[in-house]
Amino acid sequence: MDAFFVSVEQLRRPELVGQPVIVGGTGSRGVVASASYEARAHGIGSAMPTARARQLCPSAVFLPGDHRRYAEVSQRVMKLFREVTPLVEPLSLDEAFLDVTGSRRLLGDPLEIARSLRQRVSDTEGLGCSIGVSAVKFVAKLASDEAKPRASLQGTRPGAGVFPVFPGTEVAYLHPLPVGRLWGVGPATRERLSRLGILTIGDLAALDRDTLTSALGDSAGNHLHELAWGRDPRGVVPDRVAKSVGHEETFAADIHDGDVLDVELVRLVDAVCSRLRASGVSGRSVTVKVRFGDFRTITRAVSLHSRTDSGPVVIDACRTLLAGVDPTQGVRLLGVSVSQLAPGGDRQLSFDELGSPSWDDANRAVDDIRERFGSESIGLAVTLGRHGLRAKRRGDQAWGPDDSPGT
DNA sequence: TCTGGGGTCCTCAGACGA
DNA sequence: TCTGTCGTCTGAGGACCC
Repeated sequence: MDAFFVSVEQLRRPELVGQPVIVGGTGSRGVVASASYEARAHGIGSAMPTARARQLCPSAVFLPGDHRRYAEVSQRVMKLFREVTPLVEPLSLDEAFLDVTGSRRLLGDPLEIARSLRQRVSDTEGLGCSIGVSAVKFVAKLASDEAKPRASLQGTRPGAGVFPVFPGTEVAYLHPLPVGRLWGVGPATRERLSRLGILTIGDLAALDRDTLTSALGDSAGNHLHELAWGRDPRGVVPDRVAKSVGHEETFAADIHDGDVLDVELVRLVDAVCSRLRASGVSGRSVTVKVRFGDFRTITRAVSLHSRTDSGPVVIDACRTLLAGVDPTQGVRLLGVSVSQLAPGGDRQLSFDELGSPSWDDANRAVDDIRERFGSESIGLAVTLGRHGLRAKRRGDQAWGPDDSPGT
């Protein structure tokens, strides 16, 4: 989807069409999640600190974003995709891979399917999307970027909408591109490759495989070498199962007080466990992440004896992990995640849980009340006063904290 | 410029058991 | 009993993606 979050906002507020619009964290620690092409012409891009974006384009309209709304629209768009093929692999709210091999007899060749799907998304949702067509998964992804509109201060040039890379032409398409366009080559790998004189995908393809693996490790080296020759055996995988569930939050001001940090911890765990139960899974590994004021980041993890989706069990584990962390130097971010997930029904109860008043019953009651009356209707008493009763939900603070006090 | 949040995957080191 | 080796597991951290 093209500038997805911004486009959804522009549907609600048509007066914003043609304006530089930025969706993201509006506080001083926020970042840009999505920028209109008019804003991109000023050099603004996603993940850029909002403060920097304000400097580059003070006249832009800054919006806090509405993650729930974007998720709803995304679901409807994915439904349109599934009308074309059941083999849809969502990559994020606004991107997906579609395997249309089985749809060709009914709907035409992949190019025709792409064009009609693009029209369908536009007619039904009023949103623009760009589609890359290729027999190779990651080439289709690169080609979709090619199909997108281009921003400049002279105006936005519409994209082709659909960009095909026909079978047999993948290598010719790939080799002139900068190596950073390859999936898996970020700033760190690009820097390492540039020290070897590798600037384009073609340079990388020409490099001896052993040299590459000794520079990047066996896994990454072999993988990137294959990609550089247009070989990507990965298929489209619908219904991917999550491997971890977590929440993390950057605070508007660093926290120096252990008691205050503990309240935040309880709130995050409550949210994570609530999501685990909603998804019907439980996990065995608990990880706490702490980022200090100087941006130094540590993680501490522990494996439990049995899987759990229970807040008190996860809180205990987190408190043990945090016991060795000194918050007085200032904590900027706190995160909690649970991994080693499996469907929740068959977990074993620990001795601590056996015979005690059932936390399962209490959890279920809390979940039911939130389901019926909303996420702010009930919560843990310890979080009262700082955040009300609210259990953090996915997207509550998607792109950085507000600057309001007490958060 | 001063760096979010939700994830996945990989590497490396240390512990541990056979 | 001690030592070395190997495979596996776990934890920490880094890189990457949107």
